[in-house]
Amino acid sequence: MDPSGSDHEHDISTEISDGKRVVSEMDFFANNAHRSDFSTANTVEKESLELPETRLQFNTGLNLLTPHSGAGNSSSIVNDGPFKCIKDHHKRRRDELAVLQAEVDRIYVENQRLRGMLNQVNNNYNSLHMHLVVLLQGQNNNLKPLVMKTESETVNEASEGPRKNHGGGEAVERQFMDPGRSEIGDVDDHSLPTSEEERSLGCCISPTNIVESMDTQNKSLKSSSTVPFDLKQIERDNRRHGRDNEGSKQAFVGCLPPSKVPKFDSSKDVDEQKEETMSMIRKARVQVRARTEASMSSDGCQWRKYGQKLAKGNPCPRAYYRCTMATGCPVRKQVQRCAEDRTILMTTYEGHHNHPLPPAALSMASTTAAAAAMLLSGSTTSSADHGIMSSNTLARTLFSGPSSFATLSASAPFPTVTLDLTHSPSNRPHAHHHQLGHSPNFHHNFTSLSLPHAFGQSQNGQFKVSGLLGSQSHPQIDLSHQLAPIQAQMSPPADTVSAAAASLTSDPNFTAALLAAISSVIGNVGTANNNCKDSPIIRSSTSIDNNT
DNA sequence: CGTGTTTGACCTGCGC
DNA sequence: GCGCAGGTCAAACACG
Repeated sequence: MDPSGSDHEHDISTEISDGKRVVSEMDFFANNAHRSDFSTANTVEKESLELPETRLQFNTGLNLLTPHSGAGNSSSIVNDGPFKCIKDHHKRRRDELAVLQAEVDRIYVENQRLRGMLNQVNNNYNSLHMHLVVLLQGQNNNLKPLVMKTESETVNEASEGPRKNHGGGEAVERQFMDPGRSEIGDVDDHSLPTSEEERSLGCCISPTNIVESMDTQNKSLKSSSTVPFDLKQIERDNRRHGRDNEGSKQAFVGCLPPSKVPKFDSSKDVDEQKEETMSMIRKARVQVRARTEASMSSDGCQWRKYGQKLAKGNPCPRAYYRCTMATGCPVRKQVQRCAEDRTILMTTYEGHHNHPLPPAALSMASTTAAAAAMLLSGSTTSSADHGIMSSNTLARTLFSGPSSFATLSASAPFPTVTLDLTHSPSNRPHAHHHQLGHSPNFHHNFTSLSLPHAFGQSQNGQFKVSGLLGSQSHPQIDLSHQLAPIQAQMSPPADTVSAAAASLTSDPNFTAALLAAISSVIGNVGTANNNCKDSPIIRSSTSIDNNT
């Protein structure tokens, strides 16, 4: 054996090339040999690199080869795989984003296109509406002499309305001649009324119709033994009021004093409940508060003063008036100035007329029962849409006024609608009355409300809209917020109120109640807008308070 | 003279 | 039962 270890080692090292010496290379000088004879090592490595199996074992010690990877590209797979995955993922995301972006762009374009269409439709509608308003104004101007007609002539016209008027008279006839048709439940929910239909519909759901249709039930009830009120009292009062015909009796039933009005009782049958409701409805009142210098507002009816009293708590006397347009008409009204603000005239209407009315007074007359019916039932068969639609124009007119405040109250003793039409003196359009030939002393706000639309007066945009809605079972609901959009969109004034009204409240019955009541109270305004021949029936009162 | 208003008396309901 | 307040009546009055 070679005594020199180096030799031995060398020998061993020389055996590397044979495959058996590799181990000996790792001996003492192994590192040096690697460092000093890098070429040798490289050679060895080169040789080993030429062997795929050896290389695999050497390079990684990890089995990174996938079954799908060939030996030739195994290196690239091991080094670039994760990055490419991320890259692909990002690319996919980019593609998706691009698709989404394209979709958004497409939707945006579509939206713009639809918006344009909507604007066009709105513009068309507005132009058509303005055209209609212009036409109506033109007709109003042609018919202005009607303003100077007498009340009796007006009544005659109302009576002949179906032949002479454009629907308003028809509505009158319907209301008074065919109550059976006009039950609110008969109204077709799905038909959108045209202008004529709108009036008729308004008439159909009018309280007078409710009352008269239920008067039929009164007759049958009277013939039965279940009459829930004191017939003796009725007879006595009947004699007292000089009413002797059946119609008067019917009418008088509605004038039962509060104590005779039956209370609601769940144990009573439906007919009785209806009867009781009717009594309440007929007894319902409408109070109109208006800032006026006249002693009495002109409402289209003829009144005779039958008494005057000093009511407690108010230094201003209360005057009592009775409708004299027909014998035995049960309608009364009280006129009194507000104690707090004597410029405010409070007019309270009660009962319903038993005779045809001039259009100017038609809606006013029907207010009482309408309001009460809405208030008391809260579940009338008329839909909210009816109220809104039938009151559409009327509500527009009301809400376009400088200030309006409507309150429905079913508090005892009578359901009462209080319509506050007072507004600041600075907004009072005095000139309108002179222009129309009215008495200079007549400053009823009905006319100020009606004039801008009916006669094309410009509006200054200083509108305030507010409203309260409530009843016995429903606390007052402040509609100010809901009505605010109306105020904001008053130009043009016509199209916004109905839309806003449609979204007034989640309780459609009360929306309808409000609109019906308001429209009834100022129905002459709405009639003026809708029916040109009937429109200008606005005249000064025949009764001037000497105290003022 | 007819129509509408005034006004004191009367009736009625309600609260005490 | 009494008093009060709201509502109504009807005679007297005013007016055109």
